[in-house]
Amino acid sequence: MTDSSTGAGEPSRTLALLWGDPTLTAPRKGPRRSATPDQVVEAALSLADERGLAAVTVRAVAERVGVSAMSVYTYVPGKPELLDLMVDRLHLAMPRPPWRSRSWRRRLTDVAEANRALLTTHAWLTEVAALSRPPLGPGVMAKYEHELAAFDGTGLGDVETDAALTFLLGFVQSHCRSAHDAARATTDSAMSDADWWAANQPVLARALDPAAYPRAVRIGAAAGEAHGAAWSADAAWEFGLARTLDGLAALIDAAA
Amino acid sequence: MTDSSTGAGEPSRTLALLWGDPTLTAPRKGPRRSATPDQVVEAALSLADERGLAAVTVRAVAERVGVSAMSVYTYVPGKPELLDLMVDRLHLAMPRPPWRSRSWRRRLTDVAEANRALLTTHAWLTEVAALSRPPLGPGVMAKYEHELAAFDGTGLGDVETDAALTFLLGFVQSHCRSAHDAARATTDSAMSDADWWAANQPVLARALDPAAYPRAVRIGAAAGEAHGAAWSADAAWEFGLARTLDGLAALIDAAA
DNA sequence: CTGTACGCCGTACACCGTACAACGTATCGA
DNA sequence: TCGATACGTTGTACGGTGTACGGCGTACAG
Repeated sequence: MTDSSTGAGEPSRTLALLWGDPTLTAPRKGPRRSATPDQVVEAALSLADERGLAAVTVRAVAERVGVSAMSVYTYVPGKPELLDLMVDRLHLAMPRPPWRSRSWRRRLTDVAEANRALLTTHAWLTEVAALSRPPLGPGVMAKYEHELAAFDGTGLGDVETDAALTFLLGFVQSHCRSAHDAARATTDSAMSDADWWAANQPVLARALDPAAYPRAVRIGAAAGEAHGAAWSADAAWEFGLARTLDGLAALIDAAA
Repeated sequence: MTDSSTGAGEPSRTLALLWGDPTLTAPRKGPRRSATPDQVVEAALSLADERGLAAVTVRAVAERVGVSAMSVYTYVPGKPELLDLMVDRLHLAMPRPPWRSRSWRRRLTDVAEANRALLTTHAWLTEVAALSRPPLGPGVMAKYEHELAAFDGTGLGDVETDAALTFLLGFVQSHCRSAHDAARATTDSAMSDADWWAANQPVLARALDPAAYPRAVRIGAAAGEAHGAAWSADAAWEFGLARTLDGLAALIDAAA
């Protein structure tokens, strides 16, 4: 539990890092720096993508950059701040194609799918708290601006637009987190879905009593059969996105 | 990273614990047990509720139970399994009032609010992966069954019902996670929302450029002003739940 | 009564984030 | 030109985590 991520001395060195404060690149006194904050963030990102968030340790990042563990702290205030920088950098790299004159539903679908692609490529993102209080960096800002623009012409007010976007992104985040968890469960248990059910069949036979849980047993089986697995990411995505957009449609159509 | 949570020797001792396998209470050979698995789970739960998930360490749980750290492992296979037991126990304690003949919308609202209450009282639940691959214990099963019953009479098929429930719970989980994150951000930074903005005003003034991010700056300010904070949990809840139910209405009305 | 299976626990290991102090280096003020 | 000084780098160390291992004593089975 690392408390007080942003100290009190000088308020939020993280913000300075995020926005590339010029005082950071100004000539300093001591010996030449052997790396840059960017390299540290890049190393951490590649580690997270290749081996998961748990592999992002200060020591591992340091080794990848080619400095000692403690030197990392001269580039980045601490680990929580490093995570913030990673998140913002990823958001900065997202594509932001101009919104053509398509329907709002098409545009919001694009928003959702872009976010799904991000959270699929970098699944560890679902493990860091990035939704409610994201780092206010250039990447997050640019993404926010771009996604808000997708609501142009919907007739929604400012407050409603913000709430609608949060709602949409909440669905994407929630879905991708589930997908990530499911993938990890089968991955690092080295046990397939079917194997698990087979191995635990004796215990489960008594537990999953159709008399006690009629709907649960029947529906659980039906869902598993329909998707070929206990949980299908694609099916859940199709369903959830359609529902989410339908829900917003009720609001947007009323506004128009 | 604790791998292989459920070993290969005897498949899933966790399931036996979840379902109170009688072989567990049968008289054993050695000395009297000085505690029970239930007491361990209870201690862990109280710890999590009082001081957060990070305070749930094996050593802390052991101390609360009154045994040594390593003795905990004679009651519970390991920490991931302990978390599973905690989750199931909480779900078992949820109220399951019979569904009267109210509208489906009213029933689903009850489902959502019951889950919100759970995730608010035990906010740490949003930090454990409990949605996609929950522990198949009696609590989770009973909750699943009860919530599925809320869909009786909607005309939805089995697969659709399961997807709809997952969708609804996904919203609740996502919302409560954001609320939890937001609360933590202001809590353990010992810095109020306003203080933070004031302290970082100089940097933010240049960063939040209305020319670069016209919508973001305007809408961010509007949302903050409307709710008296950067993010209002209650407002987001009202909005999101209405949207979620509207989205399901499009499906359910079509089925009827 | 004895063998043995089992509960309990102290110690130890590998790993984490990071505080601290020593040391070398490059710039600035004189 | 020459300290003084500020800064980068690093090794060591501390307190924390989950848990493997082995010694010890207990209580039941024969």
